Amino acid sequence: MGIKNLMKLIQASAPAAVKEITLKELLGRKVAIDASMTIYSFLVAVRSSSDGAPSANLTNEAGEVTSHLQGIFSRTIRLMEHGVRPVYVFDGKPPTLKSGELAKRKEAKEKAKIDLEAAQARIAAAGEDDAEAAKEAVAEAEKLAKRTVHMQGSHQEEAKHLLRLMGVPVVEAPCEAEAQCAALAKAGVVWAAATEDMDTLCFGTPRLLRRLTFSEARKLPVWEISLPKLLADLGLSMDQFVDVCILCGCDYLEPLKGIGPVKALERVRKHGDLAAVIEALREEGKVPVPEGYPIDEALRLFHEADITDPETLRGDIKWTAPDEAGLVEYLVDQKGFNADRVRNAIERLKKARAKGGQKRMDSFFTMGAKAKAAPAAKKGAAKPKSAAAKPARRTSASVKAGAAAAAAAAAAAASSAGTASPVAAEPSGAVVAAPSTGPASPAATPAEGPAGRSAPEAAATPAPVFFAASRPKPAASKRSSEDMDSAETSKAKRAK
DNA sequence: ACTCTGTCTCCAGACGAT
DNA sequence: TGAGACAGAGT
DNA sequence: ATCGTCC
Repeated sequence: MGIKNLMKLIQASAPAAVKEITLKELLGRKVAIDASMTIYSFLVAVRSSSDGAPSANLTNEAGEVTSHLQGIFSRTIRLMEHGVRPVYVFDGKPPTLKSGELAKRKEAKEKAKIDLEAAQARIAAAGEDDAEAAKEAVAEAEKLAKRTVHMQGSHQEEAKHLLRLMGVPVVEAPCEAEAQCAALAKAGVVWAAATEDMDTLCFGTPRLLRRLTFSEARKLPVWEISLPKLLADLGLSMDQFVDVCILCGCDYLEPLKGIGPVKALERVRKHGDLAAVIEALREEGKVPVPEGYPIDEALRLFHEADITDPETLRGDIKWTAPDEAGLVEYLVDQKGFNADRVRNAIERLKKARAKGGQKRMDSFFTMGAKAKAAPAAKKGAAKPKSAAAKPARRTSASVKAGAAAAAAAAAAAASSAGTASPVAAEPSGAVVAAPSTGPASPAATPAEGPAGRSAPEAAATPAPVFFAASRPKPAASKRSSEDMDSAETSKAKRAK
């Protein structure tokens, strides 16, 4: 998922765009989190094993899975104890261009399921006499079981319910959660998007946080990736950056053989935009480009992603007091959680809420400064930026010399939105001018027109051809060629 | 020499007691 | 799924 | 720091 090798490219060509940050820098900050991905990772990771058997998810007495609830509950509290204010963003319907990718995952998952059954059969067959074989089979079943994890609508609904009881805001995106997260960050409704999915940069989040999971200090540090800085260091406009990402390979479009991150960057710099790159490749004939390769569609998905206007959500994004009785009823009575632990956690949550609610120190400063010296300075800073940004946008057509201007614009954006300064009049100060992305605000779609986008599965158009839904397997390899091609992604949609 | 591809392997949470 | 390490092929 | 437990 995401953009192939994008992190590698960044580390090689724009390392300064990535910064390690400390938890202090997150105090009081609102961050948008992709809920599906989070839930999925808990379903995979939170398991317990009972002697000999492959591990399984945590469940209550009725056999309902609770791993995701356990995970969300404790992580959210922990985040808030560090003063972070999380907003969980849930997926809506995946775009049809993605159906190829989704079909692929589904297929891989089904294969894993078959292998899993085989492994389970072997466990049974090995029985007591052959402890070695049994152990091996269990280990294999273990791996396969994780690949067959699939998230269900019910998991999402349960997570939403839990979060609402906790007083933590939930956003339901019309389509891709990543796009919504980015839109929220771009609009200044939240300070950053926290996700492992690099796609979010393509959707225009000015800040991306990676590895925001901390189990205290023992884990890896949090990374902050700054989009303006990234654009400046790569010398690309926002549109060109998206072009590069599409060439590298994204969820919407199969990458071209022979084009990796290096060549993608090189080509876009040389030709100016994606269409020109494709045209050149076709002329050269070296790299085969499929007929009807749907770059326009892919571009549209990034530039005009289906999202709910962040401004309409701003007012609803609030952290309220937890519903204590509701939490106990839900977690303890319904899901079988330990009552003491839950009560204890609720206490932590209440304290944590106060912490995140405090205003950041530096926002006092900024606001104070604004109040006094502001009007003039503010205008001064803001004006030139947008002026500089203008010419750089609308790249699509030609623009070659545009690159330089774009870089300048990006640099300007970087210095104002930048990671350098603690910045961010977070509370309501919007801030962060979205880097010179395409046309103004992406089409705000009426959140969920009950009538509007109804046609539920009807839209399940046949997958475009660009993902060989079933890629013929070279019968070659030996041993476990079967499970080589893994399954499932962190973002299993409900699918079916 | 550089870039890309394919293969392989390990990994994926958080807490609390010790 | 991913991400890192490595070998190997194509340029 | 490691390891068993959470449900």
